[in-house]
Amino acid sequence: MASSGGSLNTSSTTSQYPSFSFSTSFSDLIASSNNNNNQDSNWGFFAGGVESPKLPATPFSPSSFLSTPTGLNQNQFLDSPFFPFNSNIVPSPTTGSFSGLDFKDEERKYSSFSFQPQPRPVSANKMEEQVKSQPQEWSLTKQNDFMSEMNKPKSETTQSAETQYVSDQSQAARDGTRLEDGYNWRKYGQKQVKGSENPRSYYKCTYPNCPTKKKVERNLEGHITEIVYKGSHTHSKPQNAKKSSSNNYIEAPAENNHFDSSASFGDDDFEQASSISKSGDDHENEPEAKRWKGETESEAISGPGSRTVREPRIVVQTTSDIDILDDGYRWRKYGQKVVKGNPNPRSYYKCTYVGCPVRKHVERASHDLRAVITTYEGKHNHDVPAPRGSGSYNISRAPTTNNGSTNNNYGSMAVRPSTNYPTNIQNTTGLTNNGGQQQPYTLQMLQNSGNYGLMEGSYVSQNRGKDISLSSAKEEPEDDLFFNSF
DNA sequence: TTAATTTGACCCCAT
DNA sequence: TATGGGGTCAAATTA
Repeated sequence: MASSGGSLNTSSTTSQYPSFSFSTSFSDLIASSNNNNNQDSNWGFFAGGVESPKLPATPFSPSSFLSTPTGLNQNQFLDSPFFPFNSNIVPSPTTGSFSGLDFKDEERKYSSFSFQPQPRPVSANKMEEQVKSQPQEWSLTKQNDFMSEMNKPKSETTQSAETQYVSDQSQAARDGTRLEDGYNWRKYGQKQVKGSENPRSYYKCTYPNCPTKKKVERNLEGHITEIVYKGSHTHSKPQNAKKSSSNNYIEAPAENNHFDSSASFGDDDFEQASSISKSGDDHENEPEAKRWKGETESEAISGPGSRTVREPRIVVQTTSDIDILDDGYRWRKYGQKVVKGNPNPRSYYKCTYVGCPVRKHVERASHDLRAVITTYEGKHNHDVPAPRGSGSYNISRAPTTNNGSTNNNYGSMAVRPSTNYPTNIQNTTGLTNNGGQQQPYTLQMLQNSGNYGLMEGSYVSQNRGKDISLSSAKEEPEDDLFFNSF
């Protein structure tokens, strides 16, 4: 179903692949992230739509903002394929250096988010090459697509409400064989999904035994409107993938794939989580359709009805199964910092409900400026609070369930091209409201299980952000410590 | 001739 | 239990 400004895409597939709208400008985000006094959570990037060229106008300089994270030297950081070389956040062209923030606290507190550095010398060119060739598991298009999108006239980018995003796809992308993510894909199906006039194409990675799939939705003009990835590649990226052919792949041990990319969020991060999960589980052999389509993790691990401790496993599932819409909860911002692998600041929030342990952090994906990554930790032990007014707090939630498709706690991500509508819609994903059936999750469990709620689109309305951001920080000493560590 | 794509039918899960 | 719909298969078609 069409979504107009301020409403979510509520097509029949919304519950699985919700669409999001963006609200505030990216400059707002940057302003917010660059000013701790601004407690707002002005997530959302494109005021007035994608065409807004505000992005390059980031008010901070790389030298004052970025740092080389602990455990990641500058070269490694520069080598990160997700380093936003084509944003304004760039290292010095002569030194490539960044001044420092301290990441020790971050790493200590969120150790599971650590990244494997890549001890290789790197040049800016190489870095760019890597970014261009890096599998973009968690992004729909690459930044160059995005930038070209940004430069488009508004008339091109804000078309129908049905098509929230029109990407400037290359011809290679349009032919479907190589959608600019560096991998080779074979189309194995196409469907017209209900509620959308856009056909959806199904692709499989052509590498032998690679379980990775993706589905691509295009509008009537052939422009990609949505890409959803599933699974993680068990191989390295083909070096010269011009046409779908397994011959183009460079044989490499699958495990190398977890480490041959430097600090990054996105697929590498999830693959690392996946590598953990592999040791204790063998779910990669289970039918893919289940995980793709919505098998709950608890069912996958322990069988239907079981809600025992979940084993982490490889699930680089995107979007589907996740209660990805706005979570409706109230959050207090308690920190913000830049973490390695992503020069974009990560805001940290805590659920304001008394005794609720849930936290989340939100960051803009470094490799896809349109994507916002929200990571949840913990489960709410309370119901969704009543909305504060119906205006900007317009919650469009997927039905919260205590079971089934929305109860996935493993890595998931909504990956979708940016939407064009200035809207106040808040989009969240991750843990679902589990009502009173919360299990005693520990942070470690959640992290190990890849309990990432990922999303795209803007996040956290400005109003709500203001509501929650100034609440007492004394309630949470550790929050203070964490916050002070910034 | 071969490989990739298309497309209708079927399977299976969620409701 | 029935039904709808998304995902997949596989034969036909196309490049």
